[in-house]
Amino acid sequence: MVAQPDRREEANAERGGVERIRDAAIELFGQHGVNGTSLKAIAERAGVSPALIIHHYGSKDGLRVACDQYVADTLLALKTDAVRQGPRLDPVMLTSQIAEFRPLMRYLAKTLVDGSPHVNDLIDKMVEHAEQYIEEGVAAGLVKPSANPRARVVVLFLFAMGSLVLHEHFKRLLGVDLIDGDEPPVAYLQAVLEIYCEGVLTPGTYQNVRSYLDQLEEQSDPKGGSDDERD
Amino acid sequence: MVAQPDRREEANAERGGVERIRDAAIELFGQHGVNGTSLKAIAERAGVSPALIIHHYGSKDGLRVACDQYVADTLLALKTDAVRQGPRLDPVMLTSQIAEFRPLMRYLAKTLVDGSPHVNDLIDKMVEHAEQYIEEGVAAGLVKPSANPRARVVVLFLFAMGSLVLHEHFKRLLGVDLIDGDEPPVAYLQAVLEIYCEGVLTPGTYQNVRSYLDQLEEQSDPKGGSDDERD
DNA sequence: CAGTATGCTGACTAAGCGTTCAGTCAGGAG
DNA sequence: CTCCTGACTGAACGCTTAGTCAGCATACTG
Repeated sequence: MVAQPDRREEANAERGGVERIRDAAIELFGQHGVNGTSLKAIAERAGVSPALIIHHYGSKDGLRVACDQYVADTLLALKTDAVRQGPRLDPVMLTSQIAEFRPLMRYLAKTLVDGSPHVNDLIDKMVEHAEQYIEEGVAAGLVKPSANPRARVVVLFLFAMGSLVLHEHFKRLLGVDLIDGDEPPVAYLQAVLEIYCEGVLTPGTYQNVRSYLDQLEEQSDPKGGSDDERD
Repeated sequence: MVAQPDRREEANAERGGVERIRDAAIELFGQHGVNGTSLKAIAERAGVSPALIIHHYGSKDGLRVACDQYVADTLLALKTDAVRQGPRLDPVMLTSQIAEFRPLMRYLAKTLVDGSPHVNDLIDKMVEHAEQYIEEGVAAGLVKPSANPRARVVVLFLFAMGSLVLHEHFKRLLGVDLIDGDEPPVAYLQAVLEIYCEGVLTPGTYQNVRSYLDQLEEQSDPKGGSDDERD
């Protein structure tokens, strides 16, 4: 019913109602999306009244912005720490291993799709980190150089984020859980490693598709109805 | 204001109100998500009354299911056709090139995240197709063999789908538009091609990460796939 | 022509939403 | 003690939502 007056026993875990509300929101937003979560549900999970949420955050959108900001700040700090630890195959996977940050990853995965300015900033900064990080890898001889480093970093990074966003499908199709799994998603990691190390296409195919792409680049003409006439 | 009695003049473009409603729904669902779209908005776009939607589809969820079904059927038929046309780097990109199917791709990208049974079936079938398709590629010497073909196909396919889902970020970070672009997303395709042909990591790194992965696999059950068995 | 089904609508309802507000309560300051 | 402040609540508000219903208009059928 009402918030228990004796909240000191849980005070060590989460202090004020403000943060408890934010944590509840992150969890529910990450599960059902912002639009699919009502203030009432958040209030119930946080053990407060809906009015208190407005009291603290002004509006539902204010709460969402606060969540964005918090998630962005926290993950960015975590990422900065992770960089110091040394080379890693896929930083995203690393962070998802840490149970404490799973709600944040779920929130990020949901928010990535409907776009928030703060999360976009977070993504931009993460890509920037990755760019620098990969560059160091190239210099150290761990990573092959690329004809277009920026594009490759963006693709690699968004591949990883896309995997996170589609983690439910990985669970269904491959039986690995990229966010909630208690053990590392071995099958996923092995496949990614194989792709990133050995490649997928044979040299012959490379020439084939490469020439097609060069042809595309040449006719960078937006006009021309080449809808289905060219295969 | 009211629906014009003379609807024969538009009948060739879109016939009945039933399909006009479905098309409007697919477009709006794809833009703002199912939860973020009201029946009123769909009705307005279709030029009908909200009551008619209920009349035809029973409920909002009924409409959503009908949209799922339609998108799944249409894209599956398209994909089956595409397979006949011959080898392709990334079938998803092909379909997104065709302007007529862009709303369907947008719908798919949105629905992929919040999960619908019909769309899941669609994905499963697409993966099945891809598995077979890649296998033929291996037999023809176009694609390198894999230690775990199933896992590699799932990863490759979901990488492509993830790119579609995160197309807004590709637009922001790389300036290429995977869904709405009038010209092929050259930078994206080149980067993907480079990754899939040449790989990313150097052989030395491969040994390094590989041993780490083997170590991971030892910790869990070395029985075939990586099932979730213990927390 | 009457009868009847069907596409379709405006007016309506109940429920749920985010938000407002008056006011309670605990605790610190004077 | 009184006064004030800030966390907090229950009840209400205005609005939007999905969904209902009686009935109109048109089109086919006999």
